[in-house]
Amino acid sequence: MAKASDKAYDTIRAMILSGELAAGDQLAEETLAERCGVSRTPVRDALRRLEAELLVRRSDSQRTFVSDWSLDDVEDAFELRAMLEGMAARRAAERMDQATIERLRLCNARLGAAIRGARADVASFLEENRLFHEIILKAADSRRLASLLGSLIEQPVVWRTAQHYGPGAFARSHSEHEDLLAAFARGDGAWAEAVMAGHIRRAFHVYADAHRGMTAIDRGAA
Amino acid sequence: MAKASDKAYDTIRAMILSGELAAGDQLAEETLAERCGVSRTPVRDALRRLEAELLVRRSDSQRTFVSDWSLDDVEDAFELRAMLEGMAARRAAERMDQATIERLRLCNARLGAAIRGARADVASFLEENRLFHEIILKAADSRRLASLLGSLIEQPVVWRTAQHYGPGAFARSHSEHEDLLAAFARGDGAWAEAVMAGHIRRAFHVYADAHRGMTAIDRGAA
DNA sequence: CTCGCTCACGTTGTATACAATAACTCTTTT
DNA sequence: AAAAGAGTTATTGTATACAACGTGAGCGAG
Repeated sequence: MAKASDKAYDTIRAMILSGELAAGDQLAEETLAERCGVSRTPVRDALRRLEAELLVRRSDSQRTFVSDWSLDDVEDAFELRAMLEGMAARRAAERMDQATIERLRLCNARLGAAIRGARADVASFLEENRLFHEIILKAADSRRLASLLGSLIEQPVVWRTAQHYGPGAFARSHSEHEDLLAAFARGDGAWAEAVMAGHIRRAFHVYADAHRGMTAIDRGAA
Repeated sequence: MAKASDKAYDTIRAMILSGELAAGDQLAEETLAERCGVSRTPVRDALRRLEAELLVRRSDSQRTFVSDWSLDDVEDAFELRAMLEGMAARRAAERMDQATIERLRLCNARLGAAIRGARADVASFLEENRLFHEIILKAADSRRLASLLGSLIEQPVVWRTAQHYGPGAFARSHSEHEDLLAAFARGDGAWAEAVMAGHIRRAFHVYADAHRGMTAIDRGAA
């Protein structure tokens, strides 16, 4: 694997998501290169990747800035995810085989185990959740769809969302996955699509509620 | 504008689409650099862009190859386009203002003029068609949506499709655009979405029939 | 004859130097 | 004083040299 290029990518991405680089800040390739401990070449590669994910934005003439993520932007991302993952679920349902259903069942069983008990194991939940969606996306068997969704799923956003899940929200995620399994078992694409779209949209509202709470606190503090 | 980088991008893309580089061929950066008359650096940039558009594919260890475009792949692309442009049309309808409607009306009037008469002016048709869709996409006001669609709309595919339009198909495109205008004028997002999705799917079938060497749509539409 | 190992070559990744270009500032003129 | 212009600086684009790495071919042993 390309080492320096990925290092630059991870580092810059982390700096953006942690707020170390604020929205609107200019990103000079040479400065970033120093802070990442690599040369400008891999930094350029990293910036191109981040640009494709819309985490950074290139000005009219090629200077790059940290893009500002309003709630509207996040809502856009979720709306697109709901539509595309819905499509993935439909296609997956139309192509599903027994072995894949079994893998999904196991995966969701582990997810269920992770959230049972007094304190949910959020890390395991996230990992199993990621895997569950990944299996479906692979079963959908469309390179283009996978490519588009790849640039859309911001794991940090997913992470932040899950931080605000209560016990009920975890359980609902689990049971929505079970609904998906039922739809897959019957090869009902329309059902799978509907459940998946709802699944994603619910996640958005958890995020939005948490965001509004944070904003309110921020305003109060200022 | 970055000169060498775009030159490399355009050149390689043209070589792929013209068949000068066959599907499955390996793309060595240095070879391409020579043929484009630039160095490897801009070639690398170009390959990254082409990779994002799925025109090339990177093997397990970083060698790049021309990806093979089966009819299924093209169908995937059209299916995604239908969904995403449908979404764009719905959002546009919900945000439409009078000035934009007027621009669209003018644009479609020019499109209509281009296809009236004995021989359709295909170049003008394509340009006005592109502009029409671009205005809608801009009115949809979603950076992410625009970004995803940008990597999806293969102008050469659109071009090849239009080459197989008969007089009826041209007229049909024009009148579907008129339907969209009616939906926009009433702010009816669901209508706009449905018309747009059908519009794109019809284009796919024209392409698919041409691909199979048939002319069924021409007969049907005329 | 086949399997495996090694060495050479081809290809990509990274660093650095230089060229081009856009932004900024300071000066000058009206 | 405001605006325009030129020179300076900051930043990106490009080329090239070198390093790392995987691949394949050729050779030797079983």
